[in-house]
Amino acid sequence: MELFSRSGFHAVSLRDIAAHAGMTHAGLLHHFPGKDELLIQVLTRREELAFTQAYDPDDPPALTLSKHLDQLALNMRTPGLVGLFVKVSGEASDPAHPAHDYFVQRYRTLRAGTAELLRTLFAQATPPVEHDPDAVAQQLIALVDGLQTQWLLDPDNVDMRASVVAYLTQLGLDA
Amino acid sequence: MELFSRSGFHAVSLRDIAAHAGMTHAGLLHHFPGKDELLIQVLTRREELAFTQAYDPDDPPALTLSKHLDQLALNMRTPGLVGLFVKVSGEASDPAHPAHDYFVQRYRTLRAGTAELLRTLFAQATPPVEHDPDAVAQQLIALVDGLQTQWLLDPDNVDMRASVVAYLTQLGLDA
DNA sequence: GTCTATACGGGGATAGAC
DNA sequence: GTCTATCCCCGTATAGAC
Repeated sequence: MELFSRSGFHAVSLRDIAAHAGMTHAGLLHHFPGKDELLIQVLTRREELAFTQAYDPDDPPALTLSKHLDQLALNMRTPGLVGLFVKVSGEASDPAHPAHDYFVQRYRTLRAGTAELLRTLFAQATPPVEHDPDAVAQQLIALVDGLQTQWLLDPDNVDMRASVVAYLTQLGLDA
Repeated sequence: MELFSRSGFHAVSLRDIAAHAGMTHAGLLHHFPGKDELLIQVLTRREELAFTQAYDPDDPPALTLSKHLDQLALNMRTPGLVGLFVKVSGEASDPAHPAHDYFVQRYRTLRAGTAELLRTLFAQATPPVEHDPDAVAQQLIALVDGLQTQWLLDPDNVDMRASVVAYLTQLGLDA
């Protein structure tokens, strides 16, 4: 995770990673079938960590939203990892890519969870928001992903949190 | 362009490309200093083509907007190329990447042009739209980029054009 | 100016010894 | 479970033919 985050996927060799773990690259490949699979496991692990830290089913919906916004700010500490997700989710669009199924599933789950959260928030807002939670969920996730791309390239000219809050306000939610 | 679009940047070798052009890889490298630079020139070329086809300074702003929406639909014919842009814009977040400056400049130009278009459209709308054109431009571009990521992974569950139109309608523009 | 031939270092992956 | 040795392909650089 450390090396991929710092330098990206292709810039790091299995020999680098193995050396940091005190092995040769062949030894590393005993534990992982290939570099791609190693990457997927790193990404999966990372997302599980972030999720279990941020999500608590006992939280009220408004707090969950606020925690997700904080997570956005936190991500800005690790541009390497953010870039890795952006890059790999692009690569993974190829159905033959080893991470393809993982990412397809990831976005479906993400959309469903976000839509569920929005449904509650829309109903609780005063006045209630009339938009379709599923459509907004897709837009919201797209907005965050796209902002990350722009922010990675030009950090000083992009304020991800502010832009997302503006979008939510525009919908009629106070974030 | 064809090969990069089909398989992505790293999956294609200079030897592949050269073979398709009826040369050896060394011959190819006579015309391009390296693989990275070849990629940049392909991307630049592609964007110039799309731009000069779609943009006419004599068009009224509403037509320009509509043409851009059509371009979105057109992009859905070449998922490889869309994926390439997504992928490379992620890679290029590294300041050492050969396409870094190109992409930073691309997004600045894109934001400025979009903001300008939105400024006019906002003023002409009935009633006039009160949002900040610069902020909306950033959101709009992010939305399109993010939708592309989701669409690449799961084409059947993402309608890029509809989502963008919904966003514009939300703002108070009829697209 | 255009290209081929060739070589170098490094990458991911595999086979088999310990 | 980890190693060494090896394989083949990659991007790149150079020398030289036409």
